[in-house]
Amino acid sequence: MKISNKNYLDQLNDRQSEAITHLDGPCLIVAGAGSGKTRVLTSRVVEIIKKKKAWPNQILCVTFTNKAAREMQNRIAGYLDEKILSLPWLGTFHSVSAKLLRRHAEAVGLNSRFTIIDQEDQLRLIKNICKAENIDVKKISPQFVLSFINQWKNKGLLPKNVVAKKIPLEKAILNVYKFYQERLKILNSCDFGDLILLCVNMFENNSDILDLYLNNFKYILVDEYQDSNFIQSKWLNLLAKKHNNICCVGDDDQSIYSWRGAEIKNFLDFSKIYKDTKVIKLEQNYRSTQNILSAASGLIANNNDRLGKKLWTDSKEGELVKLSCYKNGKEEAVGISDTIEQSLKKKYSLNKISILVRAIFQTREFEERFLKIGMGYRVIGGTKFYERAEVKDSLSFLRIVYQKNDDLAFERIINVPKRAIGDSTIKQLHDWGRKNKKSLEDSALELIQLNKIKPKTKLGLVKILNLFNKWRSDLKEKKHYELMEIILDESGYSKMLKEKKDLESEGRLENLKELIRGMHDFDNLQSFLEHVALATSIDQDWNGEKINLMTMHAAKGLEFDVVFLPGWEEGLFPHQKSLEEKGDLALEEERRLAYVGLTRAKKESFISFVMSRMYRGDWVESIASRFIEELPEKNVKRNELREQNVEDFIFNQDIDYDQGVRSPGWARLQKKKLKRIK
DNA sequence: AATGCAGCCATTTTT
DNA sequence: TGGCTGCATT
Repeated sequence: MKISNKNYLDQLNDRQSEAITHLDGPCLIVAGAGSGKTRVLTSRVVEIIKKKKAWPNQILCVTFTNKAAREMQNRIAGYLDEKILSLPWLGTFHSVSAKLLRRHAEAVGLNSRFTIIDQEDQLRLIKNICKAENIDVKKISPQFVLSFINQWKNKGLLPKNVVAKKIPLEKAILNVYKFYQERLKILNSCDFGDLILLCVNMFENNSDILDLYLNNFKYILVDEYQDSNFIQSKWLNLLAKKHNNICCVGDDDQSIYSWRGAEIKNFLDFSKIYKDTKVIKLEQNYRSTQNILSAASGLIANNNDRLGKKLWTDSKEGELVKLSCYKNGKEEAVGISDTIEQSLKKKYSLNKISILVRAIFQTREFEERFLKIGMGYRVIGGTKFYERAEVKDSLSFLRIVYQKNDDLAFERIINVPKRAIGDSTIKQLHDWGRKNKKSLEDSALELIQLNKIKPKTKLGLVKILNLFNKWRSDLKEKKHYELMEIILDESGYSKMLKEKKDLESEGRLENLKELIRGMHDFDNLQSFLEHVALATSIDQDWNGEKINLMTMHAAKGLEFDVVFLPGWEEGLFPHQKSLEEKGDLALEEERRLAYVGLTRAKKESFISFVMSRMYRGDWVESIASRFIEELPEKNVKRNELREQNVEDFIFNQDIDYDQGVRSPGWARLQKKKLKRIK
């Protein structure tokens, strides 16, 4: 959608116009699903620039996802009709923070070439620490430690700020956290949480740096504010202090990331923190039909904890929301694919049809079905391109070449392909590095010098270390994508894959070609590595007629003509595990997720559930999700209840939700689990 | 050090 | 169900 230069302010409704008129001072925009939120946000930016209230580089514009950032960038450029124009400070919290940190890395004890590590690397680092500290990973799982560390970081707590409870467990975890942070510094690396946290610390401890940006950022705009966590809001508050021109957009009903530390409180308390906040509610929905909107509104009305909006629409009633019950997951996939084949295909482009699931593993059944009948599909999310083993391996070579303290990269590829460097040697390096506060590469060099490595291993090690140095000098003369080819060749990595000669290895080689192709889009190694670290997924190809498969989380911000919502069963949706962890709070979040899913649909939506589902190799009997009963009856059409008595079986069971009893099958699964633990 | 097998565990969502 | 870890063998 491109709106021409002249009338970008036209066609705005009164509320939207108000949001664009009121540029100065704090402003909170409560924007319901499909109410033109992005439109308003981007128009605001254009207004600021057109009215010469600030230069493009004086506007800070933060989003939650890369996708959203890109979208905004494109729209703004479109409105201004200047393709060259870009906002240097438009990006995700993480990318903007990374940019700030690289400029002032020394202020936080890093070198500006620092590596940004992902969750996998985080976990490896924690595992290494546990090993070194003789922590029994069966008692304290690294996963568990990681979740603590990330939560602490979301709350802005470095080890010294954590007040450990008396529970020994928490003390032990805190201890790991301390080592973890220490080690990160030595590795010249930081994790996602650090990007924000270190930025805040930098501002707090260096008023000169803060002043620089306080003066520069005249206007601040924030998208999806309901998803921000404590430290992110602190980050914003610091930067907004001087000009006080901060505008946050969000929707409390679409807050679905509390498990990642998002605090809806930030959004609800905005007016308390900023005096004289202008609050604007966008309640007209431009996306969905009357029926879909009413169904979604009826559902979300079951939540207590909300600001309360009344979404309305001018559009037609449209089709009823269709509800189906299937025998099992396979039947569900067949039923849905049949529906698409028999009727929807004629009316809609496959690109505009989407299947939204609660958990990513649910896509499998659909993939199998679509492969069988030869229907095109794409999975959005799931294992991402940059997370594939071969891609991560290749990137690790680049990382260690670029930043020699990157132990995690070092460890990943030091023995790939095999170079006679086994576990015991790596342990030797670790121990040395830990004792002397050195990186693995430096440790290796020192140990070789001291002749403490076995001859055969030494041979392999020296060879690869020399290669590292050779590649480092190559980097000075050659393009980064040329270097990648050289590395894959000289390291023997390509050869290793070629010799395997199976279908999988062929695919891997293809992926590496794709990787090199992708590298051409970047000016240098630094910007490529930054992209890889923060973007994680390569741009989806939206070419070709394909059905979209993704989780409801991944669908936030998207819209489709037709949306299928399978798997509405107790235990799966709402998900048992989330309810176990947080009870009613989680239930409300699950309900918001349902709301997000349903409001993605413009024209038609199909909800379904099954009577039994294959889960972890077991058949579990299920009952319909409580959310189904919460849908207003007048907006729903029940069809295809394929077996007799299904209705009685599914709907009329007396369930005491408070007791935690859900689907009988899921309860049994739970029992089985408990038995095994005993 | 490399390979192969058996048993174990988990699966919600992601910048 | 399948991916991963740890252990035993070569």
